[in-house]
Amino acid sequence: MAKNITPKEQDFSQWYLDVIRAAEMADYAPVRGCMVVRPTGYSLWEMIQKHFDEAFKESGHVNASFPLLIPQSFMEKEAEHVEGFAPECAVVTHAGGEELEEPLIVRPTSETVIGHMYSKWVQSWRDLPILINQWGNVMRWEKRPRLFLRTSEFLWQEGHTAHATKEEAVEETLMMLDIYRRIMVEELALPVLPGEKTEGERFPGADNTYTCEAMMSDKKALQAGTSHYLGQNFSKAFDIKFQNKNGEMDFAHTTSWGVSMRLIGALIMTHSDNDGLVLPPRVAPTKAVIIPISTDPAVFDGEIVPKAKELQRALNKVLGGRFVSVDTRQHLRPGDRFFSHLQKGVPLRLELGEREFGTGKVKVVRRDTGEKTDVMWEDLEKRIPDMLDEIQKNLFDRALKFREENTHQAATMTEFKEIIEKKGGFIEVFFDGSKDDEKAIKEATGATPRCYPLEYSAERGKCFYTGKDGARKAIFAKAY
RNA sequence: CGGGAUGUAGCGCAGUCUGGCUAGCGUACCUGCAUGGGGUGCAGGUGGUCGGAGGUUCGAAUCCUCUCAUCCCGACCA
Repeated sequence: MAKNITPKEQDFSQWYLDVIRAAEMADYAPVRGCMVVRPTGYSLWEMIQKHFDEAFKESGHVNASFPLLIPQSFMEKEAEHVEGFAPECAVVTHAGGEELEEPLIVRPTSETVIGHMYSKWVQSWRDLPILINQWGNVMRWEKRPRLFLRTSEFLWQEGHTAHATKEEAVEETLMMLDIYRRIMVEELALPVLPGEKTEGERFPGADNTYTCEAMMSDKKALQAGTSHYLGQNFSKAFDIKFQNKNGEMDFAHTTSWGVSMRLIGALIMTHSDNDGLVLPPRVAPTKAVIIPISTDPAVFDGEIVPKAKELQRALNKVLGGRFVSVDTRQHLRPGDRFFSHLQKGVPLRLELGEREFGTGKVKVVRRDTGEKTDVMWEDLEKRIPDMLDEIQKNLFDRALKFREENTHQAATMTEFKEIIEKKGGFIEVFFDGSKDDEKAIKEATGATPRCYPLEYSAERGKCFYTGKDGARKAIFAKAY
C-alpha cells in the first residue's frame, strides 16, 4: 500500500486529497478556493473535453466564446436566477483606476449574456434553432471549496440553445442529457443515473432540470452533469423573440446544459484505490507506459530502450494517438518507476527488462487488478487494445455493482431514516412532496432528492413522506 | 456565515502547558559509492526564524491581543 496516501476506509476526504496530490493533478492557488490544474490533471480534462466536444459537434452544435464579465443589471432580469446566484457572485467594481458606473459580475454561468446576444441574432423562425456551446471558466464564490468538486473558479462547458417550439427545446434538453449519460457511461466508466430534478433542486430560472447522478465510493451522490429546459423565462427576460411561420411574434424556448471539471472528482472517487489514481483507459491520457529495465547502461541505451521505442511507435499507431510513453529515467530504480505510474493511474504497465528481452516478451501489469501477463512482442498490437477494453469494462462493472449493492428501498420515513443512519447510499422511494417537504427531509436526515430516474418514469406508488398515492419513484441520498 | 480543530523545511510531525544552549525528527531533495523487476542501503550535504502584525520580557515557536489561512461538521452549490 502507498505510504503517502491515507486509506479511504480511514478518512475518505483525506484519501481524496492525497490521491490528487500523489498523482500531481492539482495544487492550491494563492487565492482562496482557487486551484491550479497541473499537467496530469489538465491532460485528463483534455481527454474528457475531446469526448464531449466530439459528441456536441456530431449532434449539430458549434462552439463560440462569450465574455467573462456580465453587467450586474443582466443578472437581475430573471428573478429566480438572480436569487439563486447573487450570493456566490464575484463583482468587479473598479477598473482602469476608477470606480465603474455599473459593477460587473464575473460570470457564474452565461444564460444572461448569451440571452442578450441571442435576442440580437433572432428575428425570424428561420434563425432558429441556435445551437451553441462554450468551453470556458466560471466563478462561483463557494463557502466550502474542495478540489475539483467545488472550487471558486472552475472549467466547464455550457451549451445554450434557442428553439421555436417547446417540443423542440424539450427534445434538445433530453437529447443532451442522453449524450451526457452515454459519454459518462462509455468513456468515463461512470454508471450514472439520468433523471429529472425535483422542484427544490432545479436550476434557478429553469422550468425543468435533468441530471446525471453518480454514486461515489463513499456512497454519497454526485451530480455529474445537468441539462435544463429554461422555458421562455430567459427569452422573456432578454427579449429573444421572433416572427413565426404564421407571422405572429413569439418568444423562443431555450435550454442550457453543462458538465464541469467536477467529472475529474467523480472519476477519482469512483475508480481510485489506496495506491492512488485509477483511470478508465478511454480517458487516460497515457494508456500504457513501457518501463525499460537493465543494470547495464550500455544494454539499457543500446538495446532495451530502442526496442521499447519501437514497441511504443507500433502501439501508438494501433491506439491512434500518443497514448504510450516510455519511462527511461535511469536514476530511478524499476520499483520507483512502477510506483510513480501506479499513482498516476496509468492503466497498463509494460515491463521490458533483460529477462523479457531475451525471450521476446514484455510483462504487462494491469492497474485495476494488479494482474500480470507475459505477452509476446508480436501479439502486443492485438492484446494491448483488448486489455484496455477489459479494464474499461471492469471499472464500469465494478462501479455499477457497488451502486446496486448500495441502493435500498424505503416505504416510510422510519425506514428511510434507518437506511440513512445505518447503511447510506441511494434510497429509492415514491415521492411527491413539495419544496418545503424536501427541506424538512433534508433537515431531518441530511439526504436530498437526487432525481426521478427516467428508467422508472412509468412507476407510481404511495409517497413515503406525504402518504399520497400516484407518486413518482425518486432517488434520495446524501450528496456532495 | 455558525460550531470544532490546526498553522514549525516541499510533505508529515515533535517541541508550546512549566519562556532561555547554534529549533529537532521522518520523508523528500542534492552529492558519492554500492544496488536495481512493487517505494534500496550506507555516508555526506542543502533547506525553516516557527502563518502574519503588534505587545509583555533581559530573552518569545512557547505568554497576551488582533489578524489571515487551512481542515472537519453544518447552511450553500456544477
